[in-house]
Amino acid sequence: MNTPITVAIVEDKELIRQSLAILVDGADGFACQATFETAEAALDHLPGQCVDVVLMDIDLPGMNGIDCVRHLKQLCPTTQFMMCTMYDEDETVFEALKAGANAYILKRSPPHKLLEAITELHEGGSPMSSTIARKIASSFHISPTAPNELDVLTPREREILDRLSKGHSHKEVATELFVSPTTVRKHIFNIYEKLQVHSKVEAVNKYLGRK
Amino acid sequence: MNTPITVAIVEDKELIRQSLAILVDGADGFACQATFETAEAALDHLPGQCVDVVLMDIDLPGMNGIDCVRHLKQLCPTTQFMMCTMYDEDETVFEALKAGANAYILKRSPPHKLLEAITELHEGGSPMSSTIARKIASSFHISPTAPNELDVLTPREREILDRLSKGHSHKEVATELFVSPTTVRKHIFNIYEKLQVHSKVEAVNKYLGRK
DNA sequence: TAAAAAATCATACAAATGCGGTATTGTCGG
DNA sequence: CCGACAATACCGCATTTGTATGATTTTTTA
Repeated sequence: MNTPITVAIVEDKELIRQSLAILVDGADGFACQATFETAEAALDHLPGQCVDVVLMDIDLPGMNGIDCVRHLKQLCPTTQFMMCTMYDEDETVFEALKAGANAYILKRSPPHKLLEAITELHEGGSPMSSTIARKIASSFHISPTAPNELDVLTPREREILDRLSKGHSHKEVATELFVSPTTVRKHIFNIYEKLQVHSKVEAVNKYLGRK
Repeated sequence: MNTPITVAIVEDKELIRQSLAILVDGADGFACQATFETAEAALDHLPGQCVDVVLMDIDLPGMNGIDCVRHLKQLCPTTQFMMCTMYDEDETVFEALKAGANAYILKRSPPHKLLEAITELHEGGSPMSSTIARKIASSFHISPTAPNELDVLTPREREILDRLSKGHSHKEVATELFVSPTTVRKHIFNIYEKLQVHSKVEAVNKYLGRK
């Protein structure tokens, strides 16, 4: 281990922050370079000393950890972010990934797992607990249900729905398809009935497979 | 270990198939219940004896492992599928997940990791090597262009846009946020100006990063 | 070929929406 | 302290949209 992996910790709870710092600093090949109690503090000081890996708590007072990552990722593009949280809630996982985090682990993970994860993350991997990976994997095969729903639509209805999904209005679609606006509206109404929705946005969401 | 985890293996290469079978069968708490050389053979025989976990090679002669999973998942919804492959190619990972697989590991993984992965998969996790997880994580923040556009929005505007994206109307959003409908409309108007759009669907498309 | 489904068009009404202007309040940085 | 900005709110108007009812013509399919 010539050059240790430099780590920063953002965590508001004193006890956890200290524990993590000691764990990281005590291990071979790791160096805890900074700790912060808040997202704001991290945003202030981290850009100057971009570390290799940041352990980021999500539930912080003031700005939350996800928004913090979103900003830091811009300022330190090479830094890797690992979200550390107590719970594996659906929404936050995706939000964190979108924000630029590359790892997502639970605080209850055993210490050696944590260090292993830091190493993997630093080497270009994306360690995450398998329960969290499951959430992500599941988000991919939501499609087997969706296509069935669209099967009930006629080709013409799909054609119209497709244009609606591009943000076109009744009139525009009518012009494009050389039919009367009332016809288009009738089709849209039928689409709504079949998909059990009551607005364009809902219909388009179903069409594009995002619910 | 009262009831062992039942496993089936689909793999065309004799040597690998045998090795896996011996590994699984020899381990405590696992039972290799069947092995198949081809996807077709698996499709013929597996539905009758739905096992807990199927190790599926991707590169099979005839039908490939991904299509095989797609079909089997319909017939055995409770069975978990683990893709085993030599390489971690981009496309196949996503295809496999979409097809219904829940784990994706490399054949070069050490035996004990494989058994561990089978257990995790059976317990509802989604084990995957961290390099593969990285590919998936990356697919979430592929939107480096979109966030810039959304940066011009205020938090409140994003909040409102988020609710619009769920198909809520002016009034509904107003109720949810405890403000007047006219306020919401004003916000929406401002959003449209900033994003240079003229309708909900267009705004939502930009927000969700698909245009 | 007869029945079912799809595509077309019309009329009508209420609600939602898009667009414009104006104004008050609070916060924050310079 | 001031200016910029965000959030709040109102009014008004023209248009779009969601819903309903009804009808005609083509196409598909049983």
